[in-house]
Amino acid sequence: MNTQSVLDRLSALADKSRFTILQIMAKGAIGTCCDRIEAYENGCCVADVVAVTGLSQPTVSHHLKTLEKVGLVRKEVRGPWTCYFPNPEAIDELISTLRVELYPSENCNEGGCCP
Amino acid sequence: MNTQSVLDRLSALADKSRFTILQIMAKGAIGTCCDRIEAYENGCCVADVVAVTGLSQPTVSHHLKTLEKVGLVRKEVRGPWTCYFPNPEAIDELISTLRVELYPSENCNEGGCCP
DNA sequence: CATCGATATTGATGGAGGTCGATATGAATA
DNA sequence: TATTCATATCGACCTCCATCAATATCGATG
Repeated sequence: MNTQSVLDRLSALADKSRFTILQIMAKGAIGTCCDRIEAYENGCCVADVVAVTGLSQPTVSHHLKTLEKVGLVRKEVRGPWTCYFPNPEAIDELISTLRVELYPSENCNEGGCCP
Repeated sequence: MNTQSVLDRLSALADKSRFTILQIMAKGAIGTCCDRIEAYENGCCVADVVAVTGLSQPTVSHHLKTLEKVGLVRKEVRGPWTCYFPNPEAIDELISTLRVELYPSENCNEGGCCP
């Protein structure tokens, strides 16, 4: 992942509403009103998120679009509903990059062995 | 970590300037102007960050304060300089929490075994 | 095609925060 | 104590974005 993608993904996660959406998706804590999502899919439709969060429908659509744009969720139209599903690979990628970019490396040059 | 702490840490990371600061700290890429930081410490003083990023000194102080407030860096006054050091534990904590909170769990109730 | 439910888009608003110049604070030294 | 260097704080500006009401779009169904 390039730095900009990491920043975009972090920004997407740093919002309370969007973080909550991903949390309830991950927990499968939504009894979806859409009859085309199986429980094991961990998915939800827009109305589900509206019900759980209390946010307005436009706001929820906006957040889901943001999450999709950065790859944290996947979008799929099923009949009259637009269904959203978590994307675990995006979390993995982000975590890996954070480790590589931000984890302090032992500085091997303490003794001045390298130029 | 509670949710708010996670959000605070994510917000701190989601800014380009602050992410860059942590990156260069982690890489030990700063030849610090402060003579009281050893290379293996991965630390830097405010003026170092100003030189590398081109940001104003007040802005850099502000960002470092933000990073310290959320635990991502540690602050230490050494003589006339204020030195900052990365805190790897904070990265670990964040990553662990992200995994627990956002990684989709297999929904065990597909067969309806649980009420 | 007309209608209806579900979602997306538009436009407007308010608040949060990144940035800088000016200034204050603080530590070391003469 | 006076001075100097390094950093912190203050005040202001400006941009970005979360949010909502209103409206448009879209899929299904009659």
